[in-house]
Amino acid sequence: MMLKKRDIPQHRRLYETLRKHIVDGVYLEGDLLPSENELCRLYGMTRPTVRQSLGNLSADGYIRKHQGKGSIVHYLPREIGILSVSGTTTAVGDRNLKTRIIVKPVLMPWPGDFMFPLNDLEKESGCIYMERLRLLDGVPIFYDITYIASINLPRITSRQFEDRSLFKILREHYQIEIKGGEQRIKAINATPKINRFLKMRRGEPVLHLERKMETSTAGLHLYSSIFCNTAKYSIYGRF
Amino acid sequence: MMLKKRDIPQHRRLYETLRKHIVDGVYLEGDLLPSENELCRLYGMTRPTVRQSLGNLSADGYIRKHQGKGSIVHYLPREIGILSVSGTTTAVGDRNLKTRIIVKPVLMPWPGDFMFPLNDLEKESGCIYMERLRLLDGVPIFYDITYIASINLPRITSRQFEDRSLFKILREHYQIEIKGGEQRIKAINATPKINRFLKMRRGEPVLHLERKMETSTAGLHLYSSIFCNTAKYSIYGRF
DNA sequence: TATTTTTACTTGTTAATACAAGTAGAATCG
DNA sequence: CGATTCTACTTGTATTAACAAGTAAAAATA
Repeated sequence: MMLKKRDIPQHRRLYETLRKHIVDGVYLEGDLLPSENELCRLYGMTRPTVRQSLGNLSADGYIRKHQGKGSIVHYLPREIGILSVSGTTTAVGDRNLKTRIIVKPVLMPWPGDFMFPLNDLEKESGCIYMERLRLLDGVPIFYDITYIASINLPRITSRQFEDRSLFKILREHYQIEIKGGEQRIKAINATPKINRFLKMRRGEPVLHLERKMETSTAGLHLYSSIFCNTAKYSIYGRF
Repeated sequence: MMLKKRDIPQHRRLYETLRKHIVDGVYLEGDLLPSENELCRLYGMTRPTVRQSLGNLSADGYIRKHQGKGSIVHYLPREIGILSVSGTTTAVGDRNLKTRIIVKPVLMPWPGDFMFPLNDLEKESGCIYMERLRLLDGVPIFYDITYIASINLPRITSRQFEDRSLFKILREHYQIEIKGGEQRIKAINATPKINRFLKMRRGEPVLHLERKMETSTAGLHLYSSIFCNTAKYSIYGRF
């Protein structure tokens, strides 16, 4: 049997369709999704396929399933949801979020005492370094230092990062998707350098995140050290 | 066909078995798990059932699947993994973690300006309030204020909470499981009260988490406000 | 009328089957 | 010997089938 649209699996397409309907408000929070059998009829697939879509939606927090009742829409991270899954830009929307480049992407050796252990390939390749400042409604909120292993990323140091997400560039130009990762979170006192960028007073508390992100390209990781002014906004997450 | 062990699904039992083997070190990080067909033979189930177990392990970060290669063990949160999925006790192990009750569970009305919106049933029911202090290797790390709606939890205020996790009590005595939740994270300056409990100096930064947890019982939520001394340990999480 | 039972849904579990697609090493060919 | 092709694995996708278990409202009963 042939596939309908350039080899994107059916369960994936249904997932994207339903997810889009949820974030666009076609289905509101608390709404009951069409039943599995109804979705089968609507989209012309069998129940295991539909169930895979719904299972993924459930795992990603978009719906809650209840045996005997149905699948209920459970989408809430709309308030000030930042840093939940992949990039910061996607979560808060491009509306109020501006990015200012402090240090343009530059190829350099890895720092001596790096926050995560590196594999041999990463060590050899050298690292692409950049610093960015994210402003929410004109107020600096994130000061972001990013490290990427320089593996198969031609011309990346010459690309424009203004007004676009790093994740978008990786996806569109290099077909690289963020698949997950790990992070360490702690509260620290702002250093003078952080104070300058985040416009905070001396001694004010700052949230510090150290993240390692895995991509669809095996062995390629993104690392970032993020300093966050949480005086006005909180970091929001689901688990 | 009969079920083998008190109605726990096969895919769930295989999940628990493999998960235990991974955290116990039977399979080490980087190891290749037995192939799906091999697991079918070993545990006497069919491939869709085995695949459901592996899919859940993958979603929970214990393995990574690679088409054409196999399932590779990817368990790392062993360093100081706290607050990753459900409870704090499970993640770090009961070894070094001691719990001290500051305020024993007591029934009281909800605070006036609560950190999360409450539904009508929760408002009516009143709230069970408790304060705990968690010590890691004798050093106070978490100061934890917990709120639970008083819905179908007989005798909970008279239970012993020393040396056991709240989650364990809910699971064993009330068959309530934590299924997920949301949280807000920010960095604050320690208040005198927090300083006293966490033994910190004035002006030191503290991590503040506000969490809402969903349970297997519809409408029953756990809320907690956690203050964390991250000077020595970081909060670790996967996404 | 109030309670209980039935019924018609819903999702959950499991099986048996088939083929597609990616991987890695063995076998073959130049 | 080196590069290519083949082959035997692996996981990914999808169908069809059947029954279990939970839910809620309709129907029957007291």
